[in-house]
Amino acid sequence: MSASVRVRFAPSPTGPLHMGGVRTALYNYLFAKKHNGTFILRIEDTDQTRLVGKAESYIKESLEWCGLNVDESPWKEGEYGPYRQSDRKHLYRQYAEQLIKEDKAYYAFDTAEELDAMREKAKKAKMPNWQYNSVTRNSMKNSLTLSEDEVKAKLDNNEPYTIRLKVPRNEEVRFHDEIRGWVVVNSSNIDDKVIFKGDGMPTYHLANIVDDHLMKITHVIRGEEWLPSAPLHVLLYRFLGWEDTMPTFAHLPLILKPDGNGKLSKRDGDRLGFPVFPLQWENEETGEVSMGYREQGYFPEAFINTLAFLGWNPGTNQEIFTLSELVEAFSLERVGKAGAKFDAKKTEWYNQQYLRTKDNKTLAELIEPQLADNKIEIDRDRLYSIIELTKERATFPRDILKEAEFFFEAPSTYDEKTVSKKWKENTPELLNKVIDRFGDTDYSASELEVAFKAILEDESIGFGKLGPQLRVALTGKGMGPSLFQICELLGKEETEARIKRAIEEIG
RNA sequence: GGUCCGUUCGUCUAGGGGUUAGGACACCACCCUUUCACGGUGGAGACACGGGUUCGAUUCCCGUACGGACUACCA
Repeated sequence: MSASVRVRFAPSPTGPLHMGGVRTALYNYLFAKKHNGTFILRIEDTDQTRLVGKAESYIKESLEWCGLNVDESPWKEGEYGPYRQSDRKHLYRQYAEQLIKEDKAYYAFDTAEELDAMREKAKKAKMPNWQYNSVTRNSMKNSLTLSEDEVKAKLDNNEPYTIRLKVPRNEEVRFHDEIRGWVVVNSSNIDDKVIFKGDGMPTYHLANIVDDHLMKITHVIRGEEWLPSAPLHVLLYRFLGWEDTMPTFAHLPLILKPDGNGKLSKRDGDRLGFPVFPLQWENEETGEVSMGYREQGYFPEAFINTLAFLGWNPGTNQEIFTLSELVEAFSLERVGKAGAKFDAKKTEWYNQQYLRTKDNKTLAELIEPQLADNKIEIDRDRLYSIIELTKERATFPRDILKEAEFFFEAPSTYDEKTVSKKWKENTPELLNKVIDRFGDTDYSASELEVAFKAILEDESIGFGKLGPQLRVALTGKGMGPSLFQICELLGKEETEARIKRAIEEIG
């Protein structure tokens, strides 16, 4: 690669960034870093009607949470700014006009209503796909059909207009996609796309070509939904005279719904109970809240790892990758072509894997808010011990607290199944022996275990006659971590109190 | 409807003209454990279909089917 790699992630701030968008950002980031290149964030806000105020900061915060550091952005201007298309408005018109001068584009005066009517009419005539193109443009109101004077008069009169690309007829447009190979389309199948809107803003098509060119973008890595318009973009590069510096294209496979078919959407998350957004999002109009990976207790590493493997793989058996390992391993060659159904279960598995690598202190900090919510005050070292004991059975930080709740509060109910199956007439008597014997120890897990085994031997009974009973008395549950470590952490006083209480309650 | 893209276990995928088609998640069994989880071992489970090309196709080519994206003065 001769010129230094420059890639951009170019979301439109119309709502929260979808996880598919985050994956696109991730692949752009990985590709840039892999080649010591530059990762750029450009805000594509040419549609002023769909703007959502919070969306831009949401994008920023999402990328930050994921650890995808941006080299150039609206908040970190490089030498190719501005990085927000609305701030670049003044740049676009000249290119549209240049195309008109060169007979590669034209003014179109048809109103939206007229266009709708035309489409409606065509539909009734069994032409479901009416297009403004090389054949239909001759019967529309534009600078090709109107006289020069008429056009000038309309322009002088400030009549609204759009600028459309004059797409040639029957010309082969081809480009090489890094993921899909050669893609060939006949220009007769491309319509005369609006490149400049009535409101004075360019459409995405013009803006992205102009910006990519001006910003010296070398690779356009984006979702497959852009594949159909890629030939149009190639045409635009050609018409603008920039074809020899045109970026390389790579169209990523889509992320599909877990069940059924189709693109993963916001609704699927609500329906199937997993987040589709990196961060929680509240729709200000409806008040509707969509959950976020962050708020659900996912680690950004797990989220990123999952996303990386949706469409890409390293070709080895390694499944766990840190961001920098991903940078090292990433290549567009190993990106697949087919859409990938999202599997929430695998994301949970990744989260569990990452949770287990966290030290107790980190985990403690993560559950601090929950502790506060439940008004639990606890000594640091004791908390670390509890975390150590329970983190193996947790997928999310919040699971730790749930697994360990009996440490903070004595059980108020006792697992019915364990009681009915295991609690016998002589159980209270045996448990009293436990109190006695345990009292002779220093209450360390190892000594407690020795003492417990001694009781079993004296009474000639197996662990199953006393272990589960002690557990249910202490924790109210039929399962959980090591009994003796629980006793050690509970301490003599609490252990004895709970046993006595259970004997009283259960009988 | 049109254009474009795609198709290996349930899911993510590796592989590639001759393989016992490999791994991961999920699932099942067993082992470990007082129990749950973790861990370990093992199991079930896939090349969409039809034609070519070839000594030989899951792999290459062409069709078919199925799926998807796009089809706005949205991105």
